[in-house]
Amino acid sequence: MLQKYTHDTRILLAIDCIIFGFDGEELKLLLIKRNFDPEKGKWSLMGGFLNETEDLEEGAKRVLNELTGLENVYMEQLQAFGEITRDPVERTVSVCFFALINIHAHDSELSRSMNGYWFNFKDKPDLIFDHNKMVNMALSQLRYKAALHPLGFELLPEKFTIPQLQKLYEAIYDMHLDRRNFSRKIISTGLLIDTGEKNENSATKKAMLYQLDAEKYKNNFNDFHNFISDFKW
Amino acid sequence: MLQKYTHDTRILLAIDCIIFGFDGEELKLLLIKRNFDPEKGKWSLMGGFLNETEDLEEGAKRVLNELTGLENVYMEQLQAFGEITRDPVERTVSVCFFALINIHAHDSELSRSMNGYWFNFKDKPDLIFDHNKMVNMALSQLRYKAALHPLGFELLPEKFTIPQLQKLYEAIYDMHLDRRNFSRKIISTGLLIDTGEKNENSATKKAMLYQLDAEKYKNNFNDFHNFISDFKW
DNA sequence: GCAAAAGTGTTACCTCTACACCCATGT
DNA sequence: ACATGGGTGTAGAGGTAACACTTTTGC
Repeated sequence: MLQKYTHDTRILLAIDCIIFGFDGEELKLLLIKRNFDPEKGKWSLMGGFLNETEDLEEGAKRVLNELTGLENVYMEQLQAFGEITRDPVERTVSVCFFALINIHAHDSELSRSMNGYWFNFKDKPDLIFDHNKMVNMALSQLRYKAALHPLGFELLPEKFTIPQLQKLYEAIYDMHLDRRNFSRKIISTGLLIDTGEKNENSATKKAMLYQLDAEKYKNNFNDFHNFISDFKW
Repeated sequence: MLQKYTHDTRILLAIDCIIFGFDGEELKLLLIKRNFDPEKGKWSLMGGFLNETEDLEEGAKRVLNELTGLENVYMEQLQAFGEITRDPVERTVSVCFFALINIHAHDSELSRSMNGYWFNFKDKPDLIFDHNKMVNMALSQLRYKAALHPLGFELLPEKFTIPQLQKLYEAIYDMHLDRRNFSRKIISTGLLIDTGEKNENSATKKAMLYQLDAEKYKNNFNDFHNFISDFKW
């Protein structure tokens, strides 16, 4: 390797993860109680520092795994946050990722690590530093993307019913959707495969279980849809 | 300030700017010939390093200003790029911004600094490091946002005609748009104010000059539109 | 049998697209 | 007058929203 650059400001790079979950009813946010100063005891996003030997995505996955045991989770970079005084200890730039996970499918990993606590998104506490801002931006981004791309599936079990999917979208946008129109929109994407099975959990009529057409999902992920047409941004 | 964190990886933070311009006909990209090693003499994005005393947005504005003389330009963070080997000199994480500027309105600043060269986007040369990837992502992001929000105005003079705006959109998406439908879509946003003036440059019928309703633009920027409905993403 | 949840069909409305015509200007 | 570019109108297609009815299941 050549000689290093002469510029002398080298900065601590944090990684923070906004982890969204869904339990079938409510949109959730995974938070952790900070166990070191400053702000010890306050709620915080899952975070860590970037190492020399990993790139940003690897770092984000590592941080997530170390704190929750989770693996193979949908993650996407939000953006970098760099206010000078965002961390009182020292100048730190944080690169934020948001992750989508299906809570029930990952119960075991999560309970094993016991580091985090799932808040209903609506009841989330005040967070340290600029984490509130990060979370708000992540929600905007989630809403933005999920309205246009078939992102929501990441928060559901492998096999799911259309009413479950609708509940998820209603939780994300905090609004009511018409059952019949929603169903038609989703079916018309062609992304769902009828498994032939029925949901045994339902107390009344059992709903059909679908699963993603993985191939189509990958290839058509960037197609535009309009799942949520009258949402007020 | 408290004691610093014990984590010991502190990283050089680069800032790179993807600068889009429009000259009335073609979408342009402002590049610079790198005048230091490595890759001296090759084309590169406008870039620099983050200083201790500035946050990311300030840094991006400073870098842009130092290299081009430009001020008061629309800028938005794209994302951070952190591949370990992205810069052969040393580990560097780059936070990317993209900027939109109206070339003619900034002729004087730009010619004074003479650091950059405007390429037609389609003819852009191969760039150093991961800058090609950054540019491609920035174009995607520009297309994405400009299809849904009234972003394009940033690339035009203060007073502009609807045909000019259409040419801009055609350049961004590299496709032909229907004159009449485009005009109706734009007018229906209610963002344009008829100045009563006419474009004197036109060789034939002079087109009406509009300007942005600044108040509405600010307040309704996040409203959803659908300026480009049949673009293949 | 009844309540609750799930599946499906229909209609009115609205938006978008594709197209044709007219107007203003310079040569 | 004619070529070129700009402004506007309209009919048909397609998509969306609002609505009602039927089916399945547990009690």
